[in-house]
Amino acid sequence: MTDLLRDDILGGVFPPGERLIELQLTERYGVGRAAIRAALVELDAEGLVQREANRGATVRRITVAEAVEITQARAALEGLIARLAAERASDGDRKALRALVDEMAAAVAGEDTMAYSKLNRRLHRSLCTIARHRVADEMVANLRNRAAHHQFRLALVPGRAGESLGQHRAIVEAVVAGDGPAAEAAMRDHLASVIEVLRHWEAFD
Amino acid sequence: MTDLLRDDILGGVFPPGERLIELQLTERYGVGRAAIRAALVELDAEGLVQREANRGATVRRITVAEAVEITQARAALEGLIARLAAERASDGDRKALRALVDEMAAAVAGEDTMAYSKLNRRLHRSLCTIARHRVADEMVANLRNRAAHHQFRLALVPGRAGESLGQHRAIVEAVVAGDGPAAEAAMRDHLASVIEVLRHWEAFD
DNA sequence: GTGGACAATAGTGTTGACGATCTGCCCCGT
DNA sequence: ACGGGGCAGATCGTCAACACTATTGTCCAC
Repeated sequence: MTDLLRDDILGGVFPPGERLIELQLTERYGVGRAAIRAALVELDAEGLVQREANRGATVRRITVAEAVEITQARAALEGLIARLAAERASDGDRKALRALVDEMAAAVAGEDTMAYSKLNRRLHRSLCTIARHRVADEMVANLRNRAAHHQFRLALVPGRAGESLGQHRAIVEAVVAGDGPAAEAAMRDHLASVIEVLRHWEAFD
Repeated sequence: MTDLLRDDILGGVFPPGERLIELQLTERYGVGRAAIRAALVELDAEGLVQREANRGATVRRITVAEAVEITQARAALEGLIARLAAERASDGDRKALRALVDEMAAAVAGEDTMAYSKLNRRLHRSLCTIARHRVADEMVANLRNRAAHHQFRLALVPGRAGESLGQHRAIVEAVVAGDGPAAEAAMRDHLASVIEVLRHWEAFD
């Protein structure tokens, strides 16, 4: 149940700020109110929804300032992940990572931002898997979810994919080379540039 | 409700592995099962309890390997926090931090491990407050809770407090000097040494 | 003595109803 | 016209009862 609701929130079915009324959700998903409540409590703990006593739950609105914080935390954790990935990647992993970057380059060349965005996510997730660090992996996945909307906007910035591609290539090269510290630095650089763009928006909304 | 149960788990009322039976908890806290269930769902999301379908909840057991992972994640996030704290500390903050280190030194001199452990926690929490980074703050607090038992064991290692004191002093000095990178490095060193001790245990249990 | 079916038990999962609380609106007095 | 009190609707929080599942212990055949 929780997964369904989470996917619908992330998929934009329930936009930020939308009220999540238990009774309505019971109809939509065909389950009892107890199940809905449990899901809401869980998603509240995840930071995806906000619950106020006797006032119900809403889809959490993430301000740009908060997205910056989230990305900073991601930089710290994904830096660790990149370092570990560099230390622990198998030959198969290396090959797969290189193939992914090539695909990304193709997406940039074809100006297919949608495909690039998907590959982007896949690369970050691959690194999480390779690093075999459950705790950081879970936390990063959560952080990514929380900032999902802003991340989406980011992909639409013209020229962004090209810039991002170079950074991703740097990360993968360091991981493939087995250079932990370099991988960590590259990952931090990458997310610092994401923060740069976010900060640029902060002035507007 | 959730807070009560969490405190009892952290306080050792319910040791790791203990079954948390809903009906018993309703008696203990004098609330309905619904409230207990909500609390269990929340603590499950926090990683403090484990729930299996139709089999109930237990206090989560944290292996030493997991404690290492948790501490690694803390190193990454508290590194960020230390850096921000160095950049954002006010004069009052600096004074308070120095006073805290002095108190810690006194506790070490007086071989009062209990007091030292408390001051230790207070120092880390102070840095979290000074850094004004909600996202990282929350995550670190959660990570600390999850590894609380191991953290407690750590304090009892003979000579540990002395070693730890020097590291804490280095952190505070960097923060007071406003040197972000140095603060981050010092914090990472500190937690790396914690990991060292944990790894040493890993062989035994 | 051992393995398998079966009943008893403990505990969770679900449902429906009821009371508490908040929100928006209308009415009324000024 | 305007502001405060109170009413009604909507929604959450809680509770008790029932249904379901997993586990444990027992009995019997072999």
